[in-house]
Amino acid sequence: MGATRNAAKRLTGSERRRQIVEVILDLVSRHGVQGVTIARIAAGAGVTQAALYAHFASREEMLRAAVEALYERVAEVITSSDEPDVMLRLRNIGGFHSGLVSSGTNAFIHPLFEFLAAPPETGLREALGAKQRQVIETFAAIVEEGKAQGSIKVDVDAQQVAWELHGVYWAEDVSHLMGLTEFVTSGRSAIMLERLLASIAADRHSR
Amino acid sequence: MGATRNAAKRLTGSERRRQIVEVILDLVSRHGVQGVTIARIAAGAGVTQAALYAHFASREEMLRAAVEALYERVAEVITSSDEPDVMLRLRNIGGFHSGLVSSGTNAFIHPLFEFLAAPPETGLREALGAKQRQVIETFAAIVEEGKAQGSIKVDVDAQQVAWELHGVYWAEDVSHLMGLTEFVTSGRSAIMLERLLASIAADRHSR
Amino acid sequence: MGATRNAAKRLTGSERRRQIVEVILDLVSRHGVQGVTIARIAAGAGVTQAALYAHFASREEMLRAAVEALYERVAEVITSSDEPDVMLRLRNIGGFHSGLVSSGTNAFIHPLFEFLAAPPETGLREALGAKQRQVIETFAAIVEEGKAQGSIKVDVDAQQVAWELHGVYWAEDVSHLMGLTEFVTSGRSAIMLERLLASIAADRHSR
Amino acid sequence: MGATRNAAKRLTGSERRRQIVEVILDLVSRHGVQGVTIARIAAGAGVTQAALYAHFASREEMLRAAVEALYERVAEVITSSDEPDVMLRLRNIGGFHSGLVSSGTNAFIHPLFEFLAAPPETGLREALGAKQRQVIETFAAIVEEGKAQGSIKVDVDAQQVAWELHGVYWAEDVSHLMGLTEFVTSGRSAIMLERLLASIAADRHSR
DNA sequence: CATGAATGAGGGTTCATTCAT
DNA sequence: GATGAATGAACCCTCATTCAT
Repeated sequence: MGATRNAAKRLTGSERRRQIVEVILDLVSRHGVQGVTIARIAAGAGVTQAALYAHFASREEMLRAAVEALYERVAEVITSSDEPDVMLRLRNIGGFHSGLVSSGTNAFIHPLFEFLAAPPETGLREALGAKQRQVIETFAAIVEEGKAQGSIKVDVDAQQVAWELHGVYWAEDVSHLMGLTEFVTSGRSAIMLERLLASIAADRHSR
Repeated sequence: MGATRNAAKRLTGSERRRQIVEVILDLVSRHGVQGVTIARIAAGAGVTQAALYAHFASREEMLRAAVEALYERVAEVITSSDEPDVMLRLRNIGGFHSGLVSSGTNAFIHPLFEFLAAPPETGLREALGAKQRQVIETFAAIVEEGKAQGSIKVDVDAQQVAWELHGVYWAEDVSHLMGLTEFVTSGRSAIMLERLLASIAADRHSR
Repeated sequence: MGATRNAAKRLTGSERRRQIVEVILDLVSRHGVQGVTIARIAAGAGVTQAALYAHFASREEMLRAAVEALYERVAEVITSSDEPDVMLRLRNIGGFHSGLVSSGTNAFIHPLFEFLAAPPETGLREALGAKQRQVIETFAAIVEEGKAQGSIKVDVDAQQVAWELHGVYWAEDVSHLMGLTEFVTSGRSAIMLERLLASIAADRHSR
Repeated sequence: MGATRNAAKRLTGSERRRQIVEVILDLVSRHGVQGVTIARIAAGAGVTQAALYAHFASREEMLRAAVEALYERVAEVITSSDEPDVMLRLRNIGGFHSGLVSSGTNAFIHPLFEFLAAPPETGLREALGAKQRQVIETFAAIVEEGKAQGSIKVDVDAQQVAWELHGVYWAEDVSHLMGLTEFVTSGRSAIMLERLLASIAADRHSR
C-alpha cells in the first residue's frame, strides 16, 4: 500500500525498466489506466519524471510494456502447475483464480480489466486481445493433453472448452470488480466450473 | 449516429437532463469514461459548459445519471420480450445480446465496461454493481417463472442459473472488447448458452 | 520595459485578444519568437495561462495573430503619410524607417525579423511573405502614382523600384540587428536611398 | 545531404569538433537555432549527448563555433574567385550568391539569418556583426583594388559600395526566406546589382 | 436558464546539463 | 575521450469548476 518503494538510485537500464513496469501495474490496479500518470509513476519508482523517458519513449509505451509483463505473469501461473492429471490441473488453476479474486490480490485481474477499458485509440485493447488469444490457445492445448491422457472425453471441442473456462474466469472477475463478491465467495463460480468440467470428463472421472 | 450535435435551445429542465445523459452515453462508448470531458458534453449537447452545472452538481453526478439511464435501457430490453415460454424467452434475450455485440452497437456493452473500469474512488463501480444485482434478480425471477410454468426443472437453483447466464453475456462482452470476435461470430458463445439451457430444461424441452 | 501592464481583469473577448497580441509583439522583440512562451504571455497580459486558450486555439495561432497585427501597423505607417508629392512621400517613409531603426523602437523591425527566422514548420515565414508581398504592391502603386503625377519618370519599372526600396529598408534592418549601427547613423543608408530616388526622379526633380 | 548520421568512432579532438560544427550548421538551416538541441547534435554526430561536453563547454559555445565556421566558409567563397578584373569578380560573386539563394542550398544564408534572429541574450548577433563587418571590409578592399586597377571610378566611396552590395545580398536573402522567390528568379535582384555596378564602373566598363 | 471569461491544478513531454564509472 | 543514468526546470496544453452578468 502506498507508493511501492523509494527505489535505490542508479539502477541499470533493464533493472529500472522492470521496476517501472512493476510500479505501473500496481498503479493500474489502484487507480485505473487513466490514473497512471507520469507523476505517479515517477514517484513510485523514486526517480524524476524525465528519467522515465530515458527508458520509454512515451507513456503509451510504458503501458504497453506493462500489458506485456502482465501476461508474462499469467503465463507463469498457467505453466507453473505441474499436476499431471489434466482435470485436476484445470481444477487447480480455477481454484487459484478464485483465490486471487476473493483475496483481493490485485496483481492480475484488476489491471487486466483496466487495460480492457482503456481508450480505444491507445491500441491497448488490441494488444490485450492478442495476448489473451495466446492464453486461450494454451488452455486448448491443455485440454488436448487431457484427451490424450484419457482424462477428458475425446469428442470434446478443446477450443470451445478453453473459451468456456474463460467464461468462468471472466464472470469471477467482473462480479468482483462490481463488488458482487458473493458469486465467488458463496461457491457459485466453483459450481459453474464444476458443471463445465463434469461435462468434459472421461467416464472414469465423472463424479 | 454520433452525438446529438446541435441541440434545440430552451429545453425544459428534465428534457435537457435526458439529452445530456444521452450525449454522455454516446461519449462513453466512443472515448471511455475518462474521455467524457465537460467540454465534449457541452459541445455534444449544444450548450455552454457552465450550463451543464445548472442541471448537475458535478461531472461525477452526470456520470452517475448515465449509469442509471444505461440500466433503464437494459431493463427495457429484458422486460420487452413478451414470449410466454421462458426457455424461448431466455434464448431470445441471449440472441439479442449476441446480436448487440456482433453488430457493434455500442449503446450497452461498451459503456457498461467503461463504467466498470472507472477509477475506484468515483464509486461508479459500486453503483454499477447494485444495478447489476437487480438485473440478476430479475433473471432469477424469470427462471422461477419457468419452473412454475413447467419449462424448467423444478430443482434448479434459479440464482445460480442467473449468474451463469451472465457468465455467458460477460464472456461475449469481454471477448468483443478485446477484439476476439470469433467467440460470438463463430457460434461458440451460442453453444455455451445452449449447454446451460439444456441443463435446466424440463424433459419435454430437452433437445 | 518589463512586462507591459498588469491588465485590469474581465475584459471582453476582442479587447483581451488585442491586448494579448500587443504583449506578444513586445515579447517577440525582446526575446525572439522562441522566447514567446505561454508563461510570459500570460504574465504580460495579467491572466492565467489557461485563459489564453479561451481566445486562441494554440500558441501558433497567437503568433499568427501577432504577424497580422504587425502588418496592420506597417500599413498604417505607409498610408498615414499624406504628403501629396510622391518623391517626398517616399523620402519621408524612408526617413521614418531610418528613424525607427536608429531610435531602437523595436515595435516593427525586430519582430518582423524574428518572425522571419521562425522555425520552418510554423508557417510563420510564409504568412509573413504573403503580407510583405502586399506591402511591396502598395509601394509599387505609390510609384505608379508618382508617374501619373509627373514626379517619377514614366519609363521606370514600378515593381523593380518597390523591391529596391525594400532592399534599402532590409539593409537598415539587418545591419541594425547585427549591431552595425553605422550604416544608418552615418548616413550610408540615406545615400543608398537617395541614389535610388535620383535614378527614378523626373527631370525637374533631379538634384 | 542531411546530417552526417553515423560518425566513425574515436576521432581526435579537433576532428570531432569540426564534425560537430558541421552537424550544427546543417541543423541550424533545417530547424533554426532553437531547433538545434543537444539531442539532435549528438544523434547527428553519432556520439552521446554527454560526449559533446568534452569538446564544448555549453550549447552556446557550440553555436558560437558554428558562427565562426560559417564565416570561414563565406570568406572562402569571396577569396576563391581569382578573376583579375574586379568588376567581373563582383559580378561573379553576385551571381554565385543569387545561385545559392535560388538553388535552395541552405549552407550559408539560412543559418546566417537564423543566427541573426537568435535571442538577444545569447550574444550570437553581436558575434555575427563583428564577423560581418570584416566581410564588408573585405568587399571595400576589393573595390579599392578595382579603383587601383582602373576598372572602378576613383571617386567612389568603397565603404559605401560595400554596404550597398550587401543591401543586394540581404534583399535576396530576406525575400528568399519569406518565400518571395520572384525577386531573384525573375532577375530583379540582378538588375539591382547591375545598377549599382554601372554607377561605379570606370567609363571603359560602362555598359 | 444560460453565458462568457476566468481560474488553478495537473496533464505528458523535452530541455541543457552533470557525474560516477 | 566517452558513456549511461539521472536531474530540475521549463515547455504547451487541457481539465473541472466558478461566478458576475
